[in-house]
Parts: sequence; C-alpha cells; structure tokens
Amino acid sequence: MESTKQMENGVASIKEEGFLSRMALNDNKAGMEGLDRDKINKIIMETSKGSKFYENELKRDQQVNQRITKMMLQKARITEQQLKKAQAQVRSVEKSRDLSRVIVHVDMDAFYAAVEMRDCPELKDKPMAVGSTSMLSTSNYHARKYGVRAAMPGFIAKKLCPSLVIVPLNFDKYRAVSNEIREIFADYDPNFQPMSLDEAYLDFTDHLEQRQHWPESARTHHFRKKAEPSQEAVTEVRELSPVLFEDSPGSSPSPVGPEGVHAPAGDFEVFGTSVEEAVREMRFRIEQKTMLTASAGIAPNMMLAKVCSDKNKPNGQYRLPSTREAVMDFIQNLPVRKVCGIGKVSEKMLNALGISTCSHLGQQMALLSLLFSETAWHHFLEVSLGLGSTYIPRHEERKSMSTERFFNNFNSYLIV
DNA sequence: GCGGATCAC
DNA sequence: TATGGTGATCCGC
Repeated sequence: MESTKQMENGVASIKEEGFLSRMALNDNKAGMEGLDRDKINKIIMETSKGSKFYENELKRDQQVNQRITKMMLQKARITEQQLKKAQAQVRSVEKSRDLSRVIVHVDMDAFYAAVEMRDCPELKDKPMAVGSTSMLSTSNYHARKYGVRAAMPGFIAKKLCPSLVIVPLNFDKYRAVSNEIREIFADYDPNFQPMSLDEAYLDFTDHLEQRQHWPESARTHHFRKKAEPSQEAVTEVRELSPVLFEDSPGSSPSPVGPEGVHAPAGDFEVFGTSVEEAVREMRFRIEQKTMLTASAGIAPNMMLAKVCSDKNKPNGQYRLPSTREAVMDFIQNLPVRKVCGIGKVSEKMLNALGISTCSHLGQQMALLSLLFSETAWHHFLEVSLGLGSTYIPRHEERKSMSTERFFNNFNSYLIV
C-alpha cells in the first residue's frame, strides 16, 4: 500500500521496495493530513542521497530485508500442536482482561514549539520549528503543512520550507512548564507516571470515585485573570493562548447532560463528575495555568489510552468506553504502527506477512507463534485483544520494573 | 554477561 | 556543512 507509485516517479533508483518507509516522511503523527507527500519525499531523498547517513540507512534496511527473507522461509511449516497452543494462550490471556480502571494519557500539543510561540507572539504566524540545522525537536502547525516535523534535520526542513524559523532549544523553560503541569497531574493521580516533559499516564479511578461526592465548588475553576481586569478579560485571555492548528477540533463540547453542565457564564466554569468532565477540567486548568493546550485519551488500559490521546489532537480528548465490544471495535482497523512498541521494523516485518491492522494480528496468531519470539508474540496477542497494562507504576517502582515484568510473564506461562 | 537492534521520547 | 542523546528491553551469541 505504500511506495510503488513513488518508486515509479524515479524518486530513487533503489531496488529495495520499502526503503522509503525508513527515510520518508512519517505521517504516523497528527497534523500531516493532505500534503504533497511525493514532492516532500523527493526532496528528502535527493537531499540525503550520498551522505553517510543515507548509506547507513540503506545498509540497515537491507538487514531488515534479510530478516524478512529468513522469516518467509520459516513460514513454510506450522504444526497442529502450535496452533492448539496459540488457542490456549488466547483464552488464558482473555481471562486477564481488566476493564475496571480508568487510565488517562495526556500529551501537550507541539510542546516546545507551543512554548516558544507563547513567549514570542511574532512566531505565531510563521512556520517555525525548535531545534537546530542538524535536528529539529518539534514544529508548529504552519511548518507541518510543508512536511516539516520532529526528528527531521533542519537543513532539509529549510529546503521544504525556506521561510522556516528555527528557534534553539530552551530546556530550562520547558522543564519549568513541565513542573507546572505535573502539579496539576498530581491532583488527579499522585502516582502519575511522566514519560517525558510533556507526557504522562494517570490512573483516574480513585479520583473519580471521590469526585462523585464533591460539591460544585470543588469542581469550579476560574479563567486566568489579567493584571488589570477589564470587561473583556476572558476573551482577551483566550487570544493569548497560542493558536497551534487552523483546524483544531477543540475540546469536545461539554455535553449539557443530566449533570447540568453549563457553558461558562462568567469568569469561571463548573465541571461535572464524569470522566470526560474531569479530564476536560484537567486540560482547562493546564491551559489557564500555562496558556498551552493538551490532548488526552481515556481508556481501560495504558496501551489504548495512548492511542486515544492521538485521536483528537490537538486540543482535544477521546474516551474509549470500558466494554469489551467497544475495545474490540476500536482495535479492529487500528494500524499496528499506532501501537506503542511496534516501530518501523516490526511494522515492515508484519506488513510482509500481510498484517497491517490489529485485526490482522488476531487472525495470524498461530503463524506469528512460529515466526516470533515468545515475548514478541505475547505482546502481539495482547495488542490484538486490546489488552494493556492497567497498573501505572509509581516513580520509585520504575527501576524494579524489569523484575516486575518478568514475574508477570512468568505467571502467564504457568496459567497455560 | 555483552553487543547489536529496536523502540520511544 | 549537516541526520540527536539516552535509557530500556530483547535477542542471539
């Protein structure tokens, strides 16, 4: 489904079919819809050709191709016994499904770029990226329209978008903002797990239980006040927030439901007691405190929450209901590449077997048990069933995670 | 165990 | 001119 058309365009005289999957623009992330990928990839390839980097990538791609060839040879035989074993495992893993937790993944929108835009309003209208001529960390929406994105070298980005402004990294500033948002995270889950400066997993379960008994006053939050409060304070403040994307979906409109959720009437807003309201409240507080927006995903486990947080990015949220049906529906057409832990190489190997979505994964478990390691296979199995971790380790526990995982895996062997 | 590969940020 | 730096895990030796 990928690059044959591009190859015909003479982008490269490379025999290897999938080399572009390594080099080319990665549209796995948000904000890349509807741009001229062929043209962008052509520039990327032409600029890269002949460089040390290019040769190295070529070599590594050939190694992957060898792995695939080897794998295809093994594909030949599959025993009845292996098929039975696969089915037994599916049943035992299914029994471990836990839908009782509410896991949230939060992710700041274009974090570094958004911080720089906030602090330098002239940048708002310009295509801009944070990093250097060698490497960009992130870019704003305007730059993304040109194909400029994270992990792209700045000098290639300049070819794609000559007017691009590159702002150097300002880690102290990002750390300070990160501390601000982490204070808010802690109100919802004191054991939240930060993944980086701008991203975290939270377990909302306990918060939600308490929240049911909270009075409105505890769920009321104010808009940021200006130093000299004018009548237009609220709207003025809203304009301060950096506009990241033109087609931002925005927060899901607060449903005026049985809880009586109201649109903001004055300089404050009352949030309801549902998960969605709690997460909306958290994002509201982040925006009021930092003038930056965040996106969030709500799901019964970490793997799903992460995928969900990408769904309505930027400045949006998505909730996946905690039922087996909803989860399986959601998984059905989900590309395997979207799943945390499945990267470029795994994707390419799975594609070689005709597997591109999670439902394909489920259909091919017997085959995969023959071609992949026990741990990789087990991971694929969980993904195909929409399973993931429901336990978020606290900071201190992270170091002992390796033994933790060992025991979990070990136990699942014993069950079979 | 150790080095190489993969993955995520 | 020029394609990150780091930490974690897994795999095969």
